[in-house]
Formats: sequence, structure tokens, C-alpha cells
Amino acid sequence: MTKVYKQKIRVRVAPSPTGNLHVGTAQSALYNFLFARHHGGEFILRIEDTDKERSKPEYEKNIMAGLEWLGLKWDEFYRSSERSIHYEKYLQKLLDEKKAFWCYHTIEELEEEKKEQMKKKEAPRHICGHKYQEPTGKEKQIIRLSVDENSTRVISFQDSVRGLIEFEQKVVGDLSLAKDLKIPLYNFAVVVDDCEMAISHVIRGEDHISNTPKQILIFEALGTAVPQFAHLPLLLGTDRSKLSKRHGPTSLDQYREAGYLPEAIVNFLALLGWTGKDSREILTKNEIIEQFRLEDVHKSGAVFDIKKLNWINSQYIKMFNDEGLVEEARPFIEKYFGEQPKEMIIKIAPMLRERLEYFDQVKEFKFFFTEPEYDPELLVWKKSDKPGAKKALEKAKEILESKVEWQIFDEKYIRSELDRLAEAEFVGDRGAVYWPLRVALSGEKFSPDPVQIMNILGRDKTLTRIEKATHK
RNA sequence: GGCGCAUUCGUCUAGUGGCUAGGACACAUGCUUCUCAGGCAUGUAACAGGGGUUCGAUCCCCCUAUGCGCUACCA
Repeated sequence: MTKVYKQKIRVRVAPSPTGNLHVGTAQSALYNFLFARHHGGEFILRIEDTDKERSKPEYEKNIMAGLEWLGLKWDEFYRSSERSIHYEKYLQKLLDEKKAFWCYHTIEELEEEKKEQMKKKEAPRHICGHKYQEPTGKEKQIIRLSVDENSTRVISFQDSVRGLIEFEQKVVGDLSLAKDLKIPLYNFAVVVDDCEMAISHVIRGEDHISNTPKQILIFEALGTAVPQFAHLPLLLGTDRSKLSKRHGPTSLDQYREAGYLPEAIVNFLALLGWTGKDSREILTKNEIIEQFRLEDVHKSGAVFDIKKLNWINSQYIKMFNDEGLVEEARPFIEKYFGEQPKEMIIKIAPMLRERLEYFDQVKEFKFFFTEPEYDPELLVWKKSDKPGAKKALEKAKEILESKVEWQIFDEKYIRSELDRLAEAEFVGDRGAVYWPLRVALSGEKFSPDPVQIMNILGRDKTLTRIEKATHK
């Protein structure tokens, strides 16, 4: 079933630290991780910080923290900026072998060339007129790979997820490698790194498909084996364009802060671009690792559907026991309501488990932690009136004061008593009793059941809140 | 403009040369009769279009359309 590889599986994720960890990068990292673990191979993190201007240490930190949070532990770590001797060595070699050359054209000249090509409906690229002899009186600009523009060769590769992909070599042109010996450009740095790190499979987003022929040319110039490529589908926004900020939160830490569980995110991201052999949708990381195959990765992009994520996350929340739930929910509760005793949180745990999609929603339970504020009109049940609400509250209070044993709070008994009250005073309309009670206790239009709230609030708070409501 | 990739319910997807095209999320309805949530049940909803090949195409081939990606001395 599972494909067996002769060589050691080594894969990498190579984010550039020019922003916080993007969910798309996280997904790409996840697929690399899954593939590596499935085959007992190595997963490498390589920070691609060749762009000095845009790379920031805090982004690097954010990326690493995000991957760790998801549980995607890497086996080796590298940083491009610390590898300049390697780039320099290979650059010099290519120059010596005349496979690469210094280009003397200025950016303006390049733009002019591109404009001409567009006009002639040709592929925009640079074909250097002085590949082998240096012009006089001009300044060196950039190092390029010498690519035969007259070749009829078709560069092809077998993509693990898409099958055969082909490009005509003549559309590539003399591609740029480095600004100088010390400053490599992306495509060159990637190839040198992948080759030196003995990367067996390059698994990355499909936005890199058109970089692939260029990189193959560089691999060939270097005289090294070309790795196996696998291009992943993109994560899409609701308008089906590449997922970006305007579609909503795109950086992983925003989901972390909102109280999504890493296991749920992993599950969701895995399913968004891949389907396992069995039809279950809630899968543990180990189950995914076991089933994961590049051949089962989808070819087309998937819309990032937050509602599905919410559902998956709620499924994970439902799996917690009370203790576990307290631990997860506590930081969010304390963020909004200050320090809270564990006994308090554990009381509402069953309610949280039933109602939460993500932990930031604990703020909707504010009535447990602060006095409710509400419009007195809200106390009035739709089929009743103001005096009716007052009467219901007063009568309910009597029952709760006299008949309820608060130490051994019996929800069933209280309900039966309140039902009797409805029967006796409100012709069996239970809403007339329960609605004002709920509002008095929670201050909300939508809330959990009032008897449950009483149980959590306890005798004193319950009675004061009801008392207060009768005066509104 | 060039090059590349893609196309099954609103969304994520399963699927096969002959099926009532399956599931999940979302949505709707009903029940659980205080609201909301949850749970349970039910329902609406899809093979982009046109040509072939074939007894028969969602599935194989071609074309078209549409969408997306790349098109840097960014990564």
C-alpha cells in the first residue's frame, strides 16, 4: 500500500520570516511533517531569511512558536543568513564553469525588454546579450544562470500530487541567481540548501510550480540530483482567491488567541487538502500520520471554512473532562473576569463543554462573574406583563427561600416546584415563571437554563439577583 | 499578454463506464414545549458547457468557458 522509498526521507518547510506564521504555511509545514513521520524520515525547519530588509527576528520567533504549538517538532534547524559561505562557494563554482555570468543590464533595460516581449506576446524573461564577453564601460549588476534560449527542450517533472508537469525551457531565460557573491536570491538559495541538506522531497504550495523549472535548471547546473516535487493546493478565501488578510484572520496566533485547540487546527488543516482512507473526520495526529500519503493530496484549492473549523473545535472541546476543561478555559476566563477559583470554573465546566466552539466565547458567560445589567423590560415574558413578571419572581423567591435545600441542590425538585407555580398562578405557562427568572439571573435574552444557573450561583447570589429584579 | 494548475451540493469532499451520485459542515423543519446552545430525527441542495469514444458516460479523449497561481535585482 504505502510507497516505499529507497533513500532517506528528508523534507523541509522553508518559511521566510517576513510575517507571522500564516495558516497556509502551517498547513504546508503540517503536510511535510506528516509525510516525514509516516515514512520515519526527517522534518527540517529552514528559515529563509535571505531578504534582509523584510526579515525580522520577531517573525522568526512567531513562526517557531506556532509550529511548536501545533506539535510539529522539527529534527533540524537552519537559517539561510548563516549559510552564506555555501552560496558563495557554489556561485563561484558556476561562474568558474561559465554556467553563470555577470549581467550588466540595468533594471531600466530589463523593463524595456519585458515591455517589448509583452508587445510581441512572448513570455517575459531576460535574454542576456553579453553572456560571455564583458562589455566595456558598464557596471556589473547581477549574477545570472546561463540558459540556452534557443533550446527546444521541455523541462518536465513528475509531481507527486499532480503528475507530469511540463515547461518549455525557452520561456525561462537567463534567470537571476544572486545580487553578488554574498547575496543570493531565493531560487538559488533554495536549491543550494535543498541540495546540501539532502532534501528528498520538496513539498510546498502550488504557487511554487512555476519556480520549479528554474530550480531544476539550477540543480542541473550544480550537477546534483533533483528532488521529488509535490505541490500542495492553496488555501482559499471565500471568494476563491488565495487566502489573505481581507478574508479574515490568517495568522495562526490569531486562532490560538481565540482559543482554538492545536489538535483541532491540525485536524482541520489536514482535511483541507487531503482525505484519508476512512470516512471519519475527527482524527488524531497519529491516525493522520498513519494514513497520510502524498498521492491522496487534492489537486485543487480548498476554501478555508471557519464554520467547519468551529465545529471540529467544538468536537474536541466535548472530549475534555471537567478538569481538562478548567485548565483550557481558565486563562480565557481570567482574561475577562480576573482571577477565579477553580471550584467556580469547574462548576460551569459541563456548560462550557456543551456550548463552546472556541474558548474566547467564555466571555458570553459573564453573568457568572459579574452582576448582570439589563433593561427591566426584558424581564417580561412575551405572553405576560410587568405585574406578572414581578409576581413570578416574588413567588419563585418564596419557593427558593423556604423549600430549597441549597446544600444538596436538587434541580429536578426545584423544577417540579416551579412547574407547580406555573400551574397554580399562570395557567401552566412555564415561560411566565422561567423567563423572568432567567433574565433576573443572567441579564441575557439567550442563556442557559435558570435552574442550572442557580445551582452555580448559589443561594445568596441567586436570591439577591431575584430580589433586585422585583424592584425593577 | 505569456506560462502553469484546477473544475462533483453554498463549503469540505467520496465515488464508479451502468448507483435513487454517498458523507460532513452550513442551512431549513420537527421533537426535546422558558430563550439560546446542545442532542435526536427529517429535508433542500452538485457532476461547468459543447463535441466525440461507447450499447451506455459524472468517470476516457478533444475543445471551450470560468477560476486561481506565477510572471522581480521578494520569498
